[in-house]
Amino acid sequence: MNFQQLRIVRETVLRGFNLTEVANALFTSQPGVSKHIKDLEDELGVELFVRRGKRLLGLTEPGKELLETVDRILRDAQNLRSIADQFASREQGSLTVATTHTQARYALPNVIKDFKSRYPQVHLALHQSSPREIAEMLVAGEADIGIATEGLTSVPELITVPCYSWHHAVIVPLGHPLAKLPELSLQAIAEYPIVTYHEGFTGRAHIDAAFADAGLNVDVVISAIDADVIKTYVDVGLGIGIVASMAFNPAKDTELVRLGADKLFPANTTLLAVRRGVYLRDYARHFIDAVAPGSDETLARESQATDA
Amino acid sequence: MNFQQLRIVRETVLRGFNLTEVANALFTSQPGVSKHIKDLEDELGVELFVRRGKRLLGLTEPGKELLETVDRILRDAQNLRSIADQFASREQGSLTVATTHTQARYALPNVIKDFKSRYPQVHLALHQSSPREIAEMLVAGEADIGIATEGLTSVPELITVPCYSWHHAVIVPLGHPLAKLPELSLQAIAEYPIVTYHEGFTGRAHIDAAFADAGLNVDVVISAIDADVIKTYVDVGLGIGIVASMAFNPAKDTELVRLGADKLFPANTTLLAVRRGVYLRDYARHFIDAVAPGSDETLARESQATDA
DNA sequence: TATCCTTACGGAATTCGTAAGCATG
DNA sequence: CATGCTTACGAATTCCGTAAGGATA
Repeated sequence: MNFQQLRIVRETVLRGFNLTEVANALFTSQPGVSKHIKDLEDELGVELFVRRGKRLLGLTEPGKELLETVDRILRDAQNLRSIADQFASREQGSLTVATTHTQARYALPNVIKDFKSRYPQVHLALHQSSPREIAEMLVAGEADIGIATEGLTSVPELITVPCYSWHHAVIVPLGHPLAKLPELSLQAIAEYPIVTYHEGFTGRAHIDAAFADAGLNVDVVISAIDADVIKTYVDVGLGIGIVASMAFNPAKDTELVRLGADKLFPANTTLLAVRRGVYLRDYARHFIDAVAPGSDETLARESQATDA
Repeated sequence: MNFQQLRIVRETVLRGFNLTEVANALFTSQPGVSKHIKDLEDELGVELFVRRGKRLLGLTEPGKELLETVDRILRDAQNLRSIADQFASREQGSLTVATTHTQARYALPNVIKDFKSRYPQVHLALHQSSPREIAEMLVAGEADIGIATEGLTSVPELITVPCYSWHHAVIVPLGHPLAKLPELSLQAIAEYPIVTYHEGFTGRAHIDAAFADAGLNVDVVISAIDADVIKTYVDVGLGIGIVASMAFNPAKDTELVRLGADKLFPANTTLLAVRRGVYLRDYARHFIDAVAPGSDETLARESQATDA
């Protein structure tokens, strides 16, 4: 048994059981891949893959069982390298953060600025993606840290910690009738066409839930991924906007008015996630601590459980 | 990085940093061991071992950090083999149970008899040891299952589940004055010299605690490892015995009388332990279920945490 | 001086890549 | 007949063991 064999097994599953692709992905020859699989199967005494003739179709039962452990071994091997790097050069390396528009644009700039000056040697990469893609990147090991409000808690491979809570706000053009009301209500909002986030983004589920609970039907005329798009369409008069309140900048959004809606929609909690069982370097922990203070012990405790 | 290098690192720590011994233990040459360590250190870019001149003295800080992960990788590699064996031949293999005299003699015979007839192909080995040795065997991977009343909960590498509860009983020779009392008391017992278990065995701590709580000093004239020795000395009149109540067999111990002492000494709970993170084969799970019914979900849940 | 580690080197074993052959859709 | 896997074989690499040399208690 050797690491190359295990890498090949993992890659074979990842690439849909096409050994030619596996060989390319691992920069080796296809016959070599074939032989490694055969050797490992011989050594373990069980077939890992279901075959029809010469084609591989999927994992056998033992293959499925074994895969989890294979994954963990390879992840741990990577952890060894990370730990060593950590000691070899504590302040050098790279950190990939995957996050959504909202966080990247409104919550993270300060953190990132501080981090850059504290760790000038660390190559920090910020990937803007959808919550689903963020989760996928974390699981695949393509990102170290994920930050989003949605879609992270349902993935068992991830550990999440809360960063901060925030509310939605309603934004309307200057002089809009809603701005003149003594107190905003869901009923009043529901009278107007609404411009807000797409499903699965930035607390949209909470918005829908609030209206549904109140028995109101709303007309969402535009569902966007980010607040900049929303603000643009509110500005041109397509409807009123519901955005994360930190997306409104009084100094810049001079054509719009923000109306607080803390009591109308439930609070949202932005989460930070890392993959279970991956080693976090010092600077990654510091980044996390800057975004989600006091989460260290949670991560230390839970990351023990390295299984998916 | 390869498995042999990791094995060598682990063995080096285990053998007290003597590479010659390591080479012997792994059936290879000492220069090969030396080179493997050097190669791994070069690849990782950190020194794993503290050296004075050419001698190895211990682990460096990075070495300590890395060791945990190295251990887990090697344990997982072993798990791969176990899982494969499991599928290759579900009802064949071996199972090593480490336990104390009391359990081996009085609690386990029926379980073992059933197991043997259910899994004739499994080579079952029973190791009688002290609680401390049982824990060591489990941690070192020399035993699959440990069963004892003491000394298992304090080892973080082990997961324990309760098997059953029992009480101590007092045993006296036929016609002994204690047997004539309407009700037994600690005060009455303390009048006589006592023959019981050694410290760290079979609930001795509970016995001491009961007397201490009652403010009584007792004269333990013999402290033995097992009840057979205790019964022998009670029989020859050296004192009265305090043993696990299941160690008294009315049919065979005809020269002795058992006096219930359920209310005098706190109950004892015999525990079953396995090492965290090791894969348990079907028949091992069945054995555990026979000894500690309903413990399956505890094991399944906790064995996720593979770290020490 | 005995123990223990490192370096050096030749041979064995493993791994790898190319080429050719066969099965599948 | 194009894609995909296996077998075969020579080359390259890695791994291992012996021998020799240097350091430490």
